[in-house]
Amino acid sequence: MSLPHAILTALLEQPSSGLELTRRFDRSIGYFWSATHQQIYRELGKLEEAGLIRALPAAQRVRGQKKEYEVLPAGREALAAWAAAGQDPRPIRDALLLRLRAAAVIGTEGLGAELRRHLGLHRRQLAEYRAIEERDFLPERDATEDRLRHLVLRGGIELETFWITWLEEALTALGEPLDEA
Amino acid sequence: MSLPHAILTALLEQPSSGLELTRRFDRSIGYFWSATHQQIYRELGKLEEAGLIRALPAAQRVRGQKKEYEVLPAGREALAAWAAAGQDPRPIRDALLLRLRAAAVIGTEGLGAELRRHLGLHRRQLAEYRAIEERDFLPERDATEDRLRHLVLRGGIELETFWITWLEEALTALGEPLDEA
DNA sequence: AGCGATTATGCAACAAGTTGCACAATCGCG
DNA sequence: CGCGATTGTGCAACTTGTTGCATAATCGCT
Repeated sequence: MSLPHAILTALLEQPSSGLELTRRFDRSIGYFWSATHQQIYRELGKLEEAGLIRALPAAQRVRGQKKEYEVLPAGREALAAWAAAGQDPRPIRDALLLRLRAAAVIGTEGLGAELRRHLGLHRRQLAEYRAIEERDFLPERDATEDRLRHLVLRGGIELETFWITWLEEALTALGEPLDEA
Repeated sequence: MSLPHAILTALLEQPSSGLELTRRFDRSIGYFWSATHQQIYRELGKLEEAGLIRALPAAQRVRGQKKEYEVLPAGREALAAWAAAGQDPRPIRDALLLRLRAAAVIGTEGLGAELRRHLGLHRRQLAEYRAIEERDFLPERDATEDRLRHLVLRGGIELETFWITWLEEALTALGEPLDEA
C-alpha cells in the first residue's frame, strides 16, 4: 500500500506534525492521494514504531500538543525500495459509469441532471488546477523537481479535461442540454 | 457503496450464478467496476438475506453446485433508489502520480522504465476497448440501451487515451525515449 | 471405473479506508 | 481572568476490499 509512502514523501519535502500533514493532504498531495486525519495519525504511529520516522524532541509531550516528525534514513530507504518496485495501475472503479449501465436497465430518469452535476464539479476542479499552474509554474523555472511537480499537475488537468469532454459527449448523445435550463 | 448495485444491475441484465457473475466482472462490467469472486459470493449472500434477490429453485442444493440468482422487485427498487441518490466522484488515489512526487525527493532513477511499462499497459487496454467498439457498436444500431453501453465504453477509451497522452508527455519532458531502446 | 483438470461455492484472516466521537491545549476577546 | 472557538491528537467501531485456502461436483479421458 501507498499511504505510508505518501507520508514519507511529504515528510521528506517538509517535516510536519499530523495536522500540518492533514492540511497538505487536503491540498497538493490530496490531488492524487487523499487521506483523512485519522488515517494519517494512525500511519504516523506505525511508521514511528517501525523506526522509519521519529518525532522531533520536545520538552514534554502531552495529548493535544503539537508533535513534529522527520524521516529517518531507514524511512528514506523504504521509500526508495517502494519506488523501485513499481505499482500496477489499479482497475477502474467508477460509480458514474456504473450509474450509466444501471440506467440501461432501470431507465434514464434523472441521469441528465446527475451528469450535469458532475460536469460542474469537474469544471470547478479544472479551474482550480489551472489557477495553480498559472501561479506556480511559469515557463522560466525548469529544475527537474519543478518539472516533476508540474507533470503531476498536468496529469490532474488532463484527467479533469477528459471527464469534461466525456460528460459533454454523453449529454449530447442523450439529447440533454449541457447546462441547467 | 456500489458493489451490491453493480451486482443488481448485472443480474437484471441477465440472471446468473456466482461464477458467471465473476466472469462478467472480469470482462465488461469489470472495465469500470472490478470485483473478485469472494466479494461477489459474499455480497450475493447479503443481498439474498436482505430479500433483494433470490436463488432460482433447484432440486437440492449442495456445495459445489451451480446456484442461479434473479432480482426481486425490492432489489429493483433498491437499485432505482441508489441511482436517484447520486454519487460524488471519489478523490483520485493514484500510485503512479505519487511515484512522480516521490521521485522529486529521492531521485528519478528507474522512473522512465516505470512510465514506459505503464504506457505499454494502457496501450494494450486501449486496443482491447477499440476492438470491442468495432465489434459491438456499429453506427447503425442506435437504441438508447446501446447508446448508454457505448458511452460507457467511450469513457474507457478516452480514459486510456488520457493516460497514454500524459505518459508520452511525461517521458518527453524527462528526456526519456517513449519505447525501450 | 479411476483420475486429474475444471467448474463452482464458500470461509477466515487480514489490510485499508471511513465515520463518529473524545479530549487536551491554546488563542482571541470581552 | 474566564470562556468559546480553534488547533491538535487520537481511539473505537465499522465497512470495504484482498489473499489464501478448503471443499464439492462435474467433465473428459483412458
